[in-house]
Amino acid sequence: MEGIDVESITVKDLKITRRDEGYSRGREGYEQILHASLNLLVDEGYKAISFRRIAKACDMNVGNVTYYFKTKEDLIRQLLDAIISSYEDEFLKIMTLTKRGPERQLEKYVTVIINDIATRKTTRVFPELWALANHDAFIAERVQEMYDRARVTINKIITELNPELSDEERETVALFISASMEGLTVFAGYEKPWAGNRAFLKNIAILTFTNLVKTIRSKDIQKIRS
Amino acid sequence: MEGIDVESITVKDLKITRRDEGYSRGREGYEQILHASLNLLVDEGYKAISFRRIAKACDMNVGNVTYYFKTKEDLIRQLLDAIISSYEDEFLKIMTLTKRGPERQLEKYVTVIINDIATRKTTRVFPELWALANHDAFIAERVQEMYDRARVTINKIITELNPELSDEERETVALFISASMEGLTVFAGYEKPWAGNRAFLKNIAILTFTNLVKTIRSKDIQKIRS
DNA sequence: ACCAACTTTGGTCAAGCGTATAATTTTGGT
DNA sequence: ACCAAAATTATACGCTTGACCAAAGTTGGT
Repeated sequence: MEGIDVESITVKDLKITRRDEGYSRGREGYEQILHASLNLLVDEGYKAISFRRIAKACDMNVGNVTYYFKTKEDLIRQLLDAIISSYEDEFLKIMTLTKRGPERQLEKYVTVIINDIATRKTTRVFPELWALANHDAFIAERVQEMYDRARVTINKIITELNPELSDEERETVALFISASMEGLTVFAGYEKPWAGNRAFLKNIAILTFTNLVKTIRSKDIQKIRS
Repeated sequence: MEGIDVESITVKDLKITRRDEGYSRGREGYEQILHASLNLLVDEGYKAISFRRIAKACDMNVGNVTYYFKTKEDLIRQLLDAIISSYEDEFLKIMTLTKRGPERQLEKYVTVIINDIATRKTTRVFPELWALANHDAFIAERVQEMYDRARVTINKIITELNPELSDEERETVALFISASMEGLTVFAGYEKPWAGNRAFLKNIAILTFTNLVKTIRSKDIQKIRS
């Protein structure tokens, strides 16, 4: 069963990059805080994140949390950046290790995303990201960057399957596919009502997107509707 | 130009149903509070909603706000219920007034949703709904109910275009279509990076979903992938 | 005009919030 | 073992929050 390598993959929780200076204990505390913050975000949502609750979860003092993160904005941004980075990393790793022709790669893309939105972390974190991005330009930019990177793979696949599309047309098709998959999070994510239909949804997605990418023409995209 | 009736429609902000008892002044205050809350939600996000900020926006005393809404949970739930009800109302109105064959109705559905996610209100409110639904069972149920109702129309269209599908298969296809459209909110909503490509996305969506609904067979959905 | 029901005021309360700071303890290279 | 740098503690400040309540004002049917 070849699906195993894909089926079993889950995204690493956080990608933390910093801390050249300091002792190793400092690194531990720093990471402990970010992980506790992630847990709060996943378990109870953004509003549950406070210095005091983080400190309690880490069994440390409030002041120690502010020693690592001077302001709450600082903490939130570093947290979300670490979350997003981990998605970028894991996604890049998964999508590059296979070379089986564009159509199989599209199948794999759909499979990876469907499996990922099924996780508790992704189901809980992404809506928070979307909501926060609406009111924080910094986060909005970081989220956009993540999706830009995620679409690189889709764009390559489309180029191979349908070379005649212009850059803008191809990128719009890629966005449509990506947005469709993201939309499933709310309905078929972790403990969501349609979670039991993910296998069906995967089949529908693969069929739909394969067909879309292979058959769409520029005139279909450009058409002006009366 | 037949599109006008669709193009110009925006969803009414709130559907408020209550207040048989009391004076008319009370009704005013009640509605004033909900509208102020909605504005805060849209402008600054969920975290900006507090009794004091609402009171200030309504030019009334804090205690007066808690006179109408005993707890914040009470306020939030009534607010979101009023928001969701307005979407249900407007959507039902729009989708029932046309009888032009299933394919044209599918086009219209896509057009309505694309126009709706372009609004500031929808772009801002829906991610908040999705995030809140993750941590509040009451809201989750209400959101689900809204989408259940929205899919009734899609299900009818699919039944006409593709009668051979089973109930579950048809409903899963309807969900896929609905989820895809919702996903576009994050990318092509109000002031989002792909807002300028909504016309393209609309064409892609119409083409894709029409093709999907007309050509998909039970075996495609049921297929077990190796 | 009355008056009970409804609405509004203005204040209090404890709890939690982000932030700051001085004192203390721990770390790890020398 | 020393000691400067790093990490941690304990505490405090000012502010906002949800909630509660008694008193005063307003409404509108009788």
